Amino acid sequence: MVELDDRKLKILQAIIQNYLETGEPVGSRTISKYTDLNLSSATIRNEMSDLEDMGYIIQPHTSAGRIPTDKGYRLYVDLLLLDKNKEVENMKSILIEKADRLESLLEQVAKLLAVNTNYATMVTTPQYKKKVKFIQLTEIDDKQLLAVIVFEGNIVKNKVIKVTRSLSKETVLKLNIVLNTFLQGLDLAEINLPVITQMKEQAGEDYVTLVNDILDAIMQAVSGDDDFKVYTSGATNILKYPELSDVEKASELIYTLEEKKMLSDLIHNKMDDEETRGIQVYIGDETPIETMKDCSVVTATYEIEEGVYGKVGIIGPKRMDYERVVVTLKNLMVELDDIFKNKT
Amino acid sequence: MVELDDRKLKILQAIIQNYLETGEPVGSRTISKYTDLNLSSATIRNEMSDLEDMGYIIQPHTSAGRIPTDKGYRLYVDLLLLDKNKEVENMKSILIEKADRLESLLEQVAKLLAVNTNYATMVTTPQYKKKVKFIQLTEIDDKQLLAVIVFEGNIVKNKVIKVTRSLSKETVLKLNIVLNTFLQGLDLAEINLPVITQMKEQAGEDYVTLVNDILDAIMQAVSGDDDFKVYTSGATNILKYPELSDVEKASELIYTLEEKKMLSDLIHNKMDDEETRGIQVYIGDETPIETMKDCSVVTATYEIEEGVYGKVGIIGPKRMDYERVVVTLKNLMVELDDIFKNKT
DNA sequence: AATTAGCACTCACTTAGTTTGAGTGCTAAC
DNA sequence: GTTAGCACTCAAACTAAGTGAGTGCTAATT
Repeated sequence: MVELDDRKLKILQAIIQNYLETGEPVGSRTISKYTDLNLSSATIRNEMSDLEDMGYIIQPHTSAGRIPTDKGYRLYVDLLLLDKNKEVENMKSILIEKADRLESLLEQVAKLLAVNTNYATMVTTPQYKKKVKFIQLTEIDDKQLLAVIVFEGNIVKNKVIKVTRSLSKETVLKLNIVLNTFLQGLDLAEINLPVITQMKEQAGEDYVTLVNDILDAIMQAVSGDDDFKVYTSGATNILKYPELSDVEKASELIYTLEEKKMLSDLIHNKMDDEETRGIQVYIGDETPIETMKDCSVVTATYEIEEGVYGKVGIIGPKRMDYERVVVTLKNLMVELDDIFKNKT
Repeated sequence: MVELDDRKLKILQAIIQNYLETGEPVGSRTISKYTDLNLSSATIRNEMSDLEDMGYIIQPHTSAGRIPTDKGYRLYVDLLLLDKNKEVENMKSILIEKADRLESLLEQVAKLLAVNTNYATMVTTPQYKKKVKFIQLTEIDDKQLLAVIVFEGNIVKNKVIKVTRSLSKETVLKLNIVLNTFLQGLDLAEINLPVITQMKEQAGEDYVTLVNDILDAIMQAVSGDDDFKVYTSGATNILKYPELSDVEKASELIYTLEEKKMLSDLIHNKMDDEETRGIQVYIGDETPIETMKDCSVVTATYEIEEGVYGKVGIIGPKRMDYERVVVTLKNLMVELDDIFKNKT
C-alpha cells in the first residue's frame, strides 16, 4: 500500500495549513472550498477518514473537525524543508549595533527573535573550548589577588583570590611564570594530578595553598555550570495561543523557561551529535523536556569559530508556522556567521 | 471626627487578614464569628458601612462582602510595621555556599525568595562606585590586547581591544604605567578632557588611537546600562493568584518582569532618595510601574559596602502577606549584610 | 443610645435543560 | 470513483430556575 497518494497529501497539507492559522479543528467543508481540488465535502470526508486511520490527523471528539497529530506535523515539516526564501530579515543591522559584547548580543538575538516570531525563544551561550591561553595574576591589595584567565577564543574569566599574607612583587611574577609554563595550552582534561604536583613543587612549598586556590578558580571558571547561560525571551507569547494558555500549562511552560537549567537539557543532551548541527525540529513528545510535550521546538546551531557552538531555539505551539520559523532561523544563522567572521 | 476608633480598627484588620488568606470578599457574619469582639453581624454591618464610607473597604458589587481598598491596605501596612520577629529563615546557609560570585549570589537570592514567599521577586545588581582602582593591559596576541579594569569594590571588567599593529613588551608596560598614573582613583566624572589630553601627550602620538580605545572600553564598562542587571524569579507565582491570573493581566505582568528594563524604573526613580533606603511598600497605584497597578511591591535595599547599594523587590497581589514579606526581607537584609561583611 | 433580631432584597454562581450548528458516517444515486 | 442527502453526534452558547451569601433597613431589646 502506497502510504500517501498525491491527493491525500494535498488534503493533509490543506488541513494543517488551515489549522496553523486558526487553531480550530478543520472540517471537510472548509477543505472542499479552500483547495483547488474541486472535490465535494463528502469525498474529502472519505479521504479524511483514511488519513485518520493512517494516524496523520485525529478528531478531538466525535463530530468535530480534524487536527493534525504529531505524525502529521512531522510529515508536513519533512516535506516543507525546501525553503522558499522569504524576505530577508533586517535583524542584522540592529544586531551589529548592539554587538559590543557577545552576551548582550545573544540576549538581543533572543529578544528580536521573540518579537519577530511571536513565539518564545532561547539562546545559549557558546560552549567554548576550554583551553587555557594564558593566566595573569595581579595584586589588588595586600589581601587579594586577581586572577585573569584567558581561554582559547578570547573568553576571559576573572576571579578574586584571597591570600592570608601579602606577597612580594617577585613572588607574583614567579607564580605567573610557573602557572603559564605549566598550564598554557592545556584544557581541563589535561590538567591532571602529575601536572599539578609538578607545578606545586616548582612554586615552592609556601605557595601550595595559593596554587590550589588558583586551580580552583580555573576549575570554577571552566566548569560549565557557572558559565553556561541560557537567555530566554518572549515567554508571554505562549499566552497568545489558546491551546497553551490555560493557567496549568502556561504556568509549567513559563516556569521551564524561567528555570533555565532545564532548557540546557534540550541542548546538552545532543550537543555533540553531528545530526543536530543543522536545524532541528522537535514535535510534541519528541522534545526531551517533559513539560513541553504540547509544544514544538525548533533549534539551530550557530558557530562562533571552529569548535565553538551555541544553540538558538524557538518554542511555540505544535501549530507553529514551521516554514517561517525555519526560514527565519536559517537567515539568522547566516547573519550571525557574518557578524562573527567580521569580528574575529 | 476621630477617624477610626479602636473597634473599627479591629474590624478592618480582621477583614484584611481574612481577605489575605482567602482572596474572597469577606462578609459581616464571618467577622462576627471570627473575632473576639462578640458583636452580631448586624453591628458589624453597620461598622462596615462606616468603613466603606471612609474609603477603607469596598464592595465589588452589591450584596457581596467587602474587600480592602488601597487606602485600607496602606493603613494596615503602616500599622503593622512593629514586627513580631518570625522564625529566622535558613536561607543564609544556602546562600553562603553559592556565594562565589556576586552575580550568581544575587540570582540565588531572587530564586530563594521566590520559592519561600510564593511571589515574584527581583534583585538588582548594586550600583557600585565607579572609581578606577587599577588598569592592566596585557597582550593576548599580535592583534589583540586585553584590558582588565578593576574598580573600587573589586568589580572587574574585561575588554578585548583590537590593535592594528603589534606592540612591543616595553610599549605595553609604558602604557600600563601611563594609564594607571592618570586614571587611578578617578571616577567617571573626573575623567575629563584635560586629563585625557594630558594622558595622550604622555603616551605619545603613536598611541592616541589606542588610548582612545581604552577609554572607550572604560566608558563602556562603566556606563550603567551595560552592567546594571535585574534578576527576576518566580514570575509564574503570579498565576497562583486568581485576581492576577487572567490571561490579560498575567501576560502584562510577566512581560514586565521579563523585560527587565522597566523594572529598573522602580528602583532608579528613587534610588537616591534617602527615604527609600529601608523597606518600602508600594500598594496598587503607588508603584511607578503602570502595569503593576493591580499588585503590591515591597522593596528593600542592601548594602555591600559604603555607597554600594542594590535593591530586592517582591511583587505580589495586593492581598500579599505584608507582615511575612516585610519580616522576610528584613531578615534577608541582615543576612546579606553578614555575608558581605565577612567577605570584604 | 447602642446593639441585635428579623426580614425583604440583591446578585453572582450553580445546575439543568434547550437550542444551535458545524461536523461526521453511511447509503443510495449519478 | 464521486456526490447528494440525511440521520446522528456533540461542544458551545443560551436560558431559566434555584441557591445562598451578603446587604440595608426597621423595630424590638438592653
